[in-house]
This record gives sequence, structure tokens and C-alpha cells, in this order.
Amino acid sequence: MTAPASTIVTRFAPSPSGHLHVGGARTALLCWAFAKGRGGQFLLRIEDTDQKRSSDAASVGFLKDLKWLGIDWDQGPAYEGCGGGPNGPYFQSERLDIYDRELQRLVDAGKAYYAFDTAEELDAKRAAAKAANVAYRYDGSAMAALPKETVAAWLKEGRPAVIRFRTPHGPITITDEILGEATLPAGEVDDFVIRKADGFPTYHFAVVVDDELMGVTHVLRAQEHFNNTAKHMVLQDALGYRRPVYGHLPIIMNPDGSKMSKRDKDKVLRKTVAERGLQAPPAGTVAADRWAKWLGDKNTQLDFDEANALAAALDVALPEINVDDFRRSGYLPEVLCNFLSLNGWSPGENIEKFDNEFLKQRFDLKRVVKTPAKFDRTKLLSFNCDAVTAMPREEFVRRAGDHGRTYHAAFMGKLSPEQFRLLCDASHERSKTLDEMFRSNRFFVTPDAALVHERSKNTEKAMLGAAPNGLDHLKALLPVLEGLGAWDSPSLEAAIKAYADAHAGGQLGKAAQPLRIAVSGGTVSPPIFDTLAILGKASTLARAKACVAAFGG
RNA sequence: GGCCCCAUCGUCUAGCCCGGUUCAGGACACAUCCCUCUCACGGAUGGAACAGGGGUUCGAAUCCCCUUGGGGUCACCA
Repeated sequence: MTAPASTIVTRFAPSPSGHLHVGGARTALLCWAFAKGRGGQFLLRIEDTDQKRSSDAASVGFLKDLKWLGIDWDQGPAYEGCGGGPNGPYFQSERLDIYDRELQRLVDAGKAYYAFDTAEELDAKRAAAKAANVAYRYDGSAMAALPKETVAAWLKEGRPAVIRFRTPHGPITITDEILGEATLPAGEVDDFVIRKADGFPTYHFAVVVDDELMGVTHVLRAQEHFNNTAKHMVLQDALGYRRPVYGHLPIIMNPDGSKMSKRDKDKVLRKTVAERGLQAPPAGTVAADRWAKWLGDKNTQLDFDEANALAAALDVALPEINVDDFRRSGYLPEVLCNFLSLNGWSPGENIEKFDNEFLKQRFDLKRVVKTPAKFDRTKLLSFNCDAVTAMPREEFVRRAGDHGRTYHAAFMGKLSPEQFRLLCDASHERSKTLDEMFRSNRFFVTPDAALVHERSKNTEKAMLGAAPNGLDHLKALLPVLEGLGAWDSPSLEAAIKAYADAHAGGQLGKAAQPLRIAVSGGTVSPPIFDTLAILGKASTLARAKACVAAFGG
């Protein structure tokens, strides 16, 4: 398991708050592809040094999402056959003794010092800098000059203290495989905190220590970390560590250029709630006190489950941000990976449909672009549609079934296996996602008596109007269907086509559309013969009669 | 605002490193038409970009500079 010294080791190091979003997934995927395509190892480390924001549930969520995407890790938290390894623990919160040891080395060498500034003091200085329109930099001259005895005494009396790194004065040049070289002028990096008052290391410190100890050779991460690299480099120098190769990937953004965030979900929900004038939360979605807080404060965000429940109740689609959102919406993991890798990279040669194996073989840093990418869900949907429709029949039945059992249990429970197969066959070629057939075919599982025949512009146009209109045809079709012996798609097709030929001038639509409205309540369904076959004779006739009544026949 | 980075169709991108083979290629989206029992799928066709300005050069999307625009970052968050 231990990697030879020459082996490439990459890592994905998420902080377990919230869910794995597409940006993080892209980083993980590319790290994985880079290492695995070169016979190296891909390592997963959980950066839970922020006690307030980290949770075990979130950690497990990340592992689950990574697994679903097909990204396996050689070292890291143990989960479903992945993980383990000689360099653990892989949760930073379990490595405090290691950080303390390294921290002490820096303090002993005079490369780091205790600082006792209060949050209020620092906030005031930051505010002043902002008011003066200059960049804030910590001035360490007072704390760094504190006599040893004073420090010891203050520590002893329990004053809150952080440890800051004594950043050497001078310009720092970052070398990046994607962006090239960049030099930060002297003074740009101040004496930053490396251990917080709660005893936990800061991100910068933990990252540097762990990357060294875990033998990470290549650090691939998002461009928002680019400036941090300077801090990591000075730390590596001070600790006598090796320097990994860096590559900063372009950030993935919203189509409107804003940073992708879960706030976008709240935006959609707020808009819908306002449009419909909703006063109270739909039952079982959001607790009353949360609802009031959310409505009252635009900065309050619903959590994952609340947002999904509310969206389901309102029947609105939320913009997908997290990997789990895409899964719920019926996207295929292999398609998501494919599309994600195309944000910021391309294999060239006009190739854009490929699997993770191909990505592993072909991914390299030279072809990573430097510009931020706007995430185009429409194109993703098109890719997904191609992959779903290209699936073999059996595979579609299996995967749609899995999806249905996970996200549409009630729907699945109301169809027999045979009905579900027929529905799959009828829906497969028009499915852009695995979720679509469940959302657009609810009428199949609505009890006959509960089906509403809505009087809308479209339905009235199809049913009413000059004779013979849709209602007339529907009435005439009733005895035809009633007299039908075999109730399957071919028999229905033969009978209904014969009717259309004889009574509607061969225009199948004149017969099909009234039937569609009769059984679905609306104007959209799978092909009508399949639809009637799945529904069965009794339901079809009951619904047709109810429809005749609803349209005044 | 300081600092850092970037700049090809609406979007993702190819081409740029090593200037001519490109009046810039692909995909998604869009438009028109066809197919059609609805919705989709599919087929055909079309419009669509080298941010602007200076250089260098016989020649620039490709090299240099400036302007403009965009992004990142400036926490006891990662």
C-alpha cells in the first residue's frame, strides 16, 4: 500500500460541511485521473479542523457521492472497500498531536510566535484598513517582540492565544504547472495564524504538514487557492519539507458569472413562494419557526432537506449544485464526470464524449485552460439525454428502477413489474434523465376517481369546438374500446387507427388526443397505445367516461 | 481599493507554446424547414467569436505593450 518514493500521489481534501458540489467533484475527478493514469495513488483526506462547521454526516455524504461518481481512493477514510492506508488517520481532527509537534518545532526555532490580540482589536484594525481603502495586513511587531517570560506568564494565566507564523520578508514566487509563474511582492503575505485559540491548526498549517507526511507529490486544486500557495511555500521552507507540484484549476461558475452556491436554490424557492402568495409552509416541509426566519431574512438559507421537501411540495425544479442534486434529478454519474472534466479541460481532436477510463489515459495539466468556466446545465442535459437513450433496454429498466425505488417509492409501489417494464419501454427514447418518466407520468399512479380533467385552453381546444370534435370522437371510441378483446399496444393501435381511418379522415390525432386527455388529464403522455396498454382496460374506460362527463357530454 | 491571474461564437472549447496550411473547427443552445398521435427524439439548413488600441513582422487569433473587461484573494473558513 505504501507508495514508492517515485510514485505520484494526489489528494482531494474536502472540508466536511454541506455537500460535495460540482466544483469539488471536478477537482476530485481530475486529481483521481491524474494519479491513476500515471500508476500513482489518489488519497482522500477530511479537513475537519473547523469544529463548528464540520459534521460526521457531511463526511459520509462526501464519501457516498465520490463512490457514486466512480471515484475510488487508495488511501483515506475506510468506506465500502476504499480507503485505509499507512498514513492515517485521514481525518485532521485526529492528527492534533502531529500538528502540535510540528508547531512546537517552529516556535522553538523562533519561526512562529504566540499572539494575544483579541478578536475585537483585529476587527477594528481590519475595519480601519477597509475605511482607508488599503489592504489589511497583520502587524506582528508588538506580539513578535513579547519577552519570553511575558508569553509564558500570559499563557499560564490562560489568556486566549493563537500561534502566528513569522513570515520571512521578501517576494515569493509561485510556480504552477497550469498558470506558470507568479511573484507576490514582499509584504503581501503577513504573519498568518497557524494555530487557532481552540488548539486546532488552521487550514494552511494542516495542509502543509499532511501533504508532506502523506507523501503528496501533486496538488491539484481550484484557483481560489492560488494565493494561498505562497503561504504554503514559506511554511514548507520553514519546516524543511519537500515542495509538491502545484496546478490550479479554473473555477466553475454559474451561467450569469456569479459563483455557484446553494443560495441559488433559495432564490428559486423565494421567487415561487412570492409568486404564489404562500403564507404558511406546505405540511411536512419546513418547520414554522424556520419558515418565519427564512422569509424574514434573505441571508438565511434552508438546509438540504428543507429545500428539497419544499421544492417537491411546490413542484418546482431546483437548480442542481451538489452531486446529490444531480443524482436526484436523474443524471448518470458517468455523464456528470464526462461533462465536469470538460469544464476547464478538453482532450482536443474534437472529442468530447468519453468515460473515466479515457480521462485517466488522456488527462494532463498542459491542456487545462486558465479561464473560469460557466457551468452549462443545458449541455449537460443534452449529454445525459444521449447517454440515457443510447442505453440498452435492460439497462434502462434496471437503472430507472433503482432510481425510482430511491426517489419515487410511492410511484413504484403502485405499478406491477410488468407495468413498469411497459412504462420503461414507452418512456426510454424520450427520457433525458432517469427521473423524467416519474415526474411526467404521475397520472399512471393517480387513482381513477382522483384524476382531474382540467379545462384549459389546450384541452378545450382539443375536446370542444366544431363537430365532430374531440368529445364526439371520444364518445364514439368508447364502444370500440369496450368491445376490444386483447388489450395490448398492437391491438389498440389497430383498433384506434381503424377508427381514425373510418371517422376522422385518417387523422390519428383526432382520436389520439381526446384519448390522451381522457386518461392523463392533460395533453402530454407517452405514445397513446402504450399508455392505454399500461393503464389497462378498466382504468381507461373509467377515465374516458369521467372525461366525457367533465367536458359536458 | 492593494496584490495575483486571465481574455476565441450566447455557453463549453479546438487552434496560440514552435506566426503563414484558418475570411478560425467541434459541441450545446438558438432560428427555419422536414418527420410526427401529444411531449420528446431524429433529419436538413442557417446565423454566430479572435475585447479595443498600439507595436514587431513580408505576414498575427498566434509574439510584445497599453487600455478595457472578467475572475481570484486580502479570517482564529477551508
